[in-house]
Amino acid sequence: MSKTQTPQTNSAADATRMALVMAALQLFGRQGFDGTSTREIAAQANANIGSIAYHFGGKEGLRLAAADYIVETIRTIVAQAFGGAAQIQRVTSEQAEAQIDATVERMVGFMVARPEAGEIVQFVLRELSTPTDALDRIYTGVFEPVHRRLCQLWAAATGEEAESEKTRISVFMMIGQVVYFRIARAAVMRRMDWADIGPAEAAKVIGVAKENVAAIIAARKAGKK
Amino acid sequence: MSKTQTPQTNSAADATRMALVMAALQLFGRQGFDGTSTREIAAQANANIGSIAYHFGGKEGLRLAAADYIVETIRTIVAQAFGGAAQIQRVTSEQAEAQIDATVERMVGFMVARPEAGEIVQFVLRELSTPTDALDRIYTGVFEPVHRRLCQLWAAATGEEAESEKTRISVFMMIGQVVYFRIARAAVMRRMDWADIGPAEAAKVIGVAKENVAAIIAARKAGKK
DNA sequence: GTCTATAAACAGATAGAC
DNA sequence: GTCTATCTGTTTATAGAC
Repeated sequence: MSKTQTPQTNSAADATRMALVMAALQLFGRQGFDGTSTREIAAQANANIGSIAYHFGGKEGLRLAAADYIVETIRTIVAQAFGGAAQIQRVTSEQAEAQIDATVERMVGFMVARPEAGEIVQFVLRELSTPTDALDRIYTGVFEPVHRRLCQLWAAATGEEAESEKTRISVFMMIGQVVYFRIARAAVMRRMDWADIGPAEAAKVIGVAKENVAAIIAARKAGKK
Repeated sequence: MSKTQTPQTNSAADATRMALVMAALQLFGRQGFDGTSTREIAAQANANIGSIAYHFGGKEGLRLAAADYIVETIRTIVAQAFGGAAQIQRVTSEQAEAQIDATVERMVGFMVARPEAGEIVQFVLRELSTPTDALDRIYTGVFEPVHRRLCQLWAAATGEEAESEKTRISVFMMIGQVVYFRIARAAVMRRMDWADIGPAEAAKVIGVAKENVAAIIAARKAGKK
């Protein structure tokens, strides 16, 4: 680690930087980029308005820094989820399905358990609806590698081709059925009569999701014969 | 039809109202509520800034009017989709599954074919992420009735209870796996190498979605025995 | 009903003291 | 590096002419 990145060097300046990034992530996620003023961010970070321009060049720079933070955070989680295994490894269909199940569980778990998850998901959702350079970093750093990895697992589980159109679509659907519970949170809670989507509710979601995945994989395997 | 609602009475004033609502829907959807100025809306509607305050009381009133327009639009589509049938009717498991398939097809088709669909979905997504009074109208007018209707069909197809927790979750997942393609549009297009999500791409999505639904329903029916 | 002019508040960026 | 004061532009809302 040379001077290109300085993770913990200057505690004073870096503390300010970090506080600003965290505040920005939270507020951008909650109120949107346009709905958040730099004054608001500075206030929440216990910094002053000028520090944003100093550290990040401006409001736009803060958005990119928030995106980088998200990539870093998810990467850490994903790395331990996949056990730091290399891209390809020989697994049986059952092992692959178990790993997919574990991933589904982890995805729901992350969205529920992690305190920052709400803001991160909202931030990404907003970027998806109006892509900026920040989405580019998140796509390249998170979306692409995770989706690709799941496609490999899916292929191992079903016997289909990993990079085929059908597999890629299937994996998107598997992700979609789960993250929808966070996206449409407000509607889900109301229709389900849930006061919150906490661990108890997450467990129910995971249960149904696993059942669905198992049914789909079984059908695909049967179709392959 | 009494004077409570005046759909086509005053062509001059109503044309302005309608133009403002359409412009607001489009711009709120694309750029968000905070990201859109009333000047921008007025300009696109070929009206002047003052007319917003006059007709809707202010920017917030326009948001509610846009929500009402969405409810009206979707209601029309849904009505013809379900054939104006009453709440409950005796259908076989196969008929129910066929109706679910048709609904999935219609949902994807709507999101792709309708020119306003993009803005409507985006508008609703933004409301979901930061609920206001507008979401309340959309939930009550669209979300709730449609989800409830699908639950009935799901119950008829699988033999499960219509208002059980599992059924409600399953229906949300069915919706989620499909609408995710619109929500994560930017990421999907990039990963799928699609220049657009048009009719051709929609057909592929529909194909996989139907397969998934069929597999899940079959597994549920088998589990019931 | 429509449109213009203006008010009052607030935005992001910056220059300069410390 | 931090913080304050200020500049410039833009926001919504409104009052009043037509």
